[in-house]
This record gives sequence, C-alpha cells and structure tokens, in this order.
Amino acid sequence: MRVLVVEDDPLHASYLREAVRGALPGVIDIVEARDGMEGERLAREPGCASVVMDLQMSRRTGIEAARTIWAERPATRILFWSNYSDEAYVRGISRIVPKEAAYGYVLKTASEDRLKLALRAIFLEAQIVIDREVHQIQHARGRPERGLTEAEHAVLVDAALGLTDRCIARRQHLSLRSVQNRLRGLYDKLEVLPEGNDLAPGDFNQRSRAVARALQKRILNPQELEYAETKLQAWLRGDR
Amino acid sequence: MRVLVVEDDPLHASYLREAVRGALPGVIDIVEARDGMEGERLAREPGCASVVMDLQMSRRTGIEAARTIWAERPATRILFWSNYSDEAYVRGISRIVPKEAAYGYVLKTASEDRLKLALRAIFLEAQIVIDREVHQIQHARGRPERGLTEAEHAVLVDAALGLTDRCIARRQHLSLRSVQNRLRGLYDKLEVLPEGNDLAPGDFNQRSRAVARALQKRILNPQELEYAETKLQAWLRGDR
DNA sequence: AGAGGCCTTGCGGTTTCCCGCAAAAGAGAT
DNA sequence: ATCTCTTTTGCGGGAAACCGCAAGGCCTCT
Repeated sequence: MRVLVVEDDPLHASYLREAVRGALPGVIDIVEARDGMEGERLAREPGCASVVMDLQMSRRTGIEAARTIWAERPATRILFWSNYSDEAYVRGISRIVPKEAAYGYVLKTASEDRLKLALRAIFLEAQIVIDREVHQIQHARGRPERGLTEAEHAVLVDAALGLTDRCIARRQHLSLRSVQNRLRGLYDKLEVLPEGNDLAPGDFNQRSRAVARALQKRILNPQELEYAETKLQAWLRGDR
Repeated sequence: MRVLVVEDDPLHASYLREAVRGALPGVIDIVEARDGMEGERLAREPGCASVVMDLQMSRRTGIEAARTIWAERPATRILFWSNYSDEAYVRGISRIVPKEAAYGYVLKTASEDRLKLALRAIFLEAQIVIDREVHQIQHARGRPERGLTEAEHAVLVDAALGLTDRCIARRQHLSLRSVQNRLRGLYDKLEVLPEGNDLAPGDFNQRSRAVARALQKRILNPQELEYAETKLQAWLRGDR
C-alpha cells in the first residue's frame, strides 16, 4: 500500500508521516508533495489510491488538487487535514466528492489517536469520517432558514468578485430583477443591517457589507475567491 | 533570561522551543501561550522582555497582542514568526512598532539557522532583523506610485467593511467628494478595470471589485478586517 | 511675490443599486 | 382539478455611487 501526503509545512508533514506509519503497518512507502500542483502529479503514479491532503497551501489549494484527482480517478480515498472548518471549505469539498469515493475531514487540532483512527477507517475500510465540528456546518447548510442555497452562494461569490447585477444576471442565466432578489435575501441572511434598531440607516452599502459579513462568518474565504476569479477570467474571455 | 513563545500550533511551538534553547544558552525558562489573549497576560509577568510571536492565531491576532504589549511596555523585543509576508501584516506591524523597540520578522519557511541568528540578534543585541522578502514589501510601500497611502488604506478598509461614502466621510473627517476622489485613486492603483481594452464597460462594480483585488494582492486580509470591524462597532456606538 | 503641484471641495449629471408592488410561472398538496 | 406557496420577472422611483469640470487652499521652488 502506498500513501501520498500533500502538505506544505515540513513540520506537519513529518508528523503526518509518523502517524501514517503508526496507523497503517501495511504501508510500503509514503510519497510527499509540498503543494497541490505536485500532489496532482504524484497522484497519477500507479497504485496511489490513498491521499492525505492539507487544505490551504500556497501554489494550489487542496480543494483544487482534490478536484482534478477525483476527476481523473473518482475512487481515490482522500483524507483532508486542515486547520479550519470554514463553511467555504466544507461547501467546496461537498461539491466535488464523487459518490464512489471514501473521504474524511479531520482538524489539525484533533488528537493523534483521532487522526490514526480516521486513517484506518478511510484507507482500510473505505468509510466516511468527519469531525463533529465540521459535520455541524454541513448539517446547518441543509436547513433552509440557516445557511445559503447553492444559488445564493453563487450570486454572493459573483458579487464579491465585483460584478454588477447585470453581469451576474448574464452569468447565472437570470433576469436582472432576480439577481437583486437573491441579493436581497442574502442581505437578510447575512444580517447586513445592524440588529433591530436602525440607528444608522444610510451608513451601510449593503453589497459590500454582505461580502464583509460573509468573510467574517467564514462563508467565503480568500482562497475560494481566488479560484472563482480564475474561472471568471476564463468566462469573460470565452463566453459572455 | 526568560522568553515568551506565543504560538497556537503545538508542533511549531515545540520547534520554536528547541530553536530558542539552541540559540540562546542563557535562557532560564521558556513560557508558552497558545493565543494572543494568553500572550498578553503572560507578557505582564516580570522579566518577560523577549517575545516570539506567531501572527494569525485564532482568538486574537499576533498583531493585536503586540499592540497591547508594546502599549504597556514599549521596550519589549518581539520576533514575529509568520507563514506569510502579506502587505496587510507588514503595514499593521510598522504602524505599531515603537521607536525604542527591537523587533524582527522571520518567515516560517526560513531555515533553522536564519531563525537562530535572528533570535540572537534581536534578543541579545537589540537589532532589527527583517527577512528580505518582507523588507521588499516595506520598501514598495514608501514609493508613491506603488503601494497605498495610509489615508487611502483607511478609506479602503472602511469601504471593505461596507460603509457608504457619506459614512466614510464622517469617519475620516473629509467631505463626500474627497472620499470619492480617494476611492477613484484606489480604483486605479488596484487595477480594478481590466487592462487596456474595455471589453466589458458595465461589468464591474468598482467598489466591490476594489476589495476583491485588495484581497487578491494581500493588501487586505480577513484578520485585519475583523479587527477593523470591532473598532467600527465601537465608533458606531460611541462617537458618530 | 508668483508659478506650479497636489489635495480638497462643490456642482451637476449619468449609471447602478435597492426595494415596494404586483403579475406570471412553476411545484406540491388535497 | 383547484388551491396554496414559492420563485421569477417587470415597472417605477428614490438613494447611492461614479465621474468630469472647476474653484479654492496649502505646499515648495525660484
């Protein structure tokens, strides 16, 4: 059995290496990559069906790497090992995970035992393992009152990138008014206006405020926006 | 001699501990804090004039902790040890460092020797040590054509928080038109409109686009915005 | 003092955003 | 089928953002 470790921090990488050796005695060799780009490349080597992946790396995010890995070989088992449980990450992952894949999401704050348990469950038993803190975010997204719809999220991202209502409408195949309606809903859900009383009616530009709130609430994060930006550039050139 | 280590990642903390012991044989004891809050408290202990500080911690940023530490005892020597060299960090630090303080900024990608050298230079010799990569950003800020003025930066932050032009004007003690002028300058410097040709004239909301670009260029980061948000809330309640 | 720069401010006009109102178009339940 | 509930779309208007133009203030240099 071969395991690929994708992690840019050398200290964390060596810690992971020890944990993998301890948890999985059957491992023959451990391959390491220091960013998503390299990880994608090494994942193409034969017999590399088990990956431990850090999110938040410099050159290429773990989510982007996982996207291409799963696109090429959907049966690959990936354990995401991250500092944070931002909704942005959770949403990004749950959008790309294929039905046939086993995967996991373990926080770096977890104990070594939890990590080893997850390694065995995912790579040996093909189970799904999600830290509770992460799972709660996943769960909240399902409820309509909490969390954002996929559609709302898409509009939010476009607004955060700095597109006008009209351009968002073209991109999402909606009318101008519908985009504004979606935004209106976002302003409510993100609690753009200060609670209850309106001491400061004209103090907030709701559009920009919504983006700020989404960043505060970890619904958006800069890495996600960076990825969305490259897709936007492609769209601006190609389609329109 | 006593050294305070403020670092939320246990792996990095133990690495730091070893480096401090190796570089400074005269160290009697090493105190550790796992976030900025705890760091501020422990820094008040007597004889704690040397601090190694991570930026980017969960509960309270390293910059915030450094601000209060230096406000209370400006002679404290602080070595910032960070993953990134974002302009947002560099700007934040250079705003709060007192004249009489020795300090340093070393990236986590630096070798162990570089780290040890910096520890000795700052804590024993009271020198200033800045990694080259960080220093280049500091330098670019001085030039007027590159980088943003303090005034422009303040307006940018307010806009990113979602304030209207009018509200920014009140906050910065400017006229409405001046705020719009500053924003206009920002739109140029941040290259809000796609280069040269204007294929898409009405596609961008420049205000939101400017924030997105600033995040991409690491001129703003979410932690900084979070701090600015608390200051904004205080201002909204108190002054106005 | 005068000239040239830069920053600030005001005026006026166009565009975009924001939103109430209401009609049309599904989706689902009884 | 009809009756709801939700979503989408259009219309219209008030507020904010965006920007060219120009007048005044403050600085430096000669």
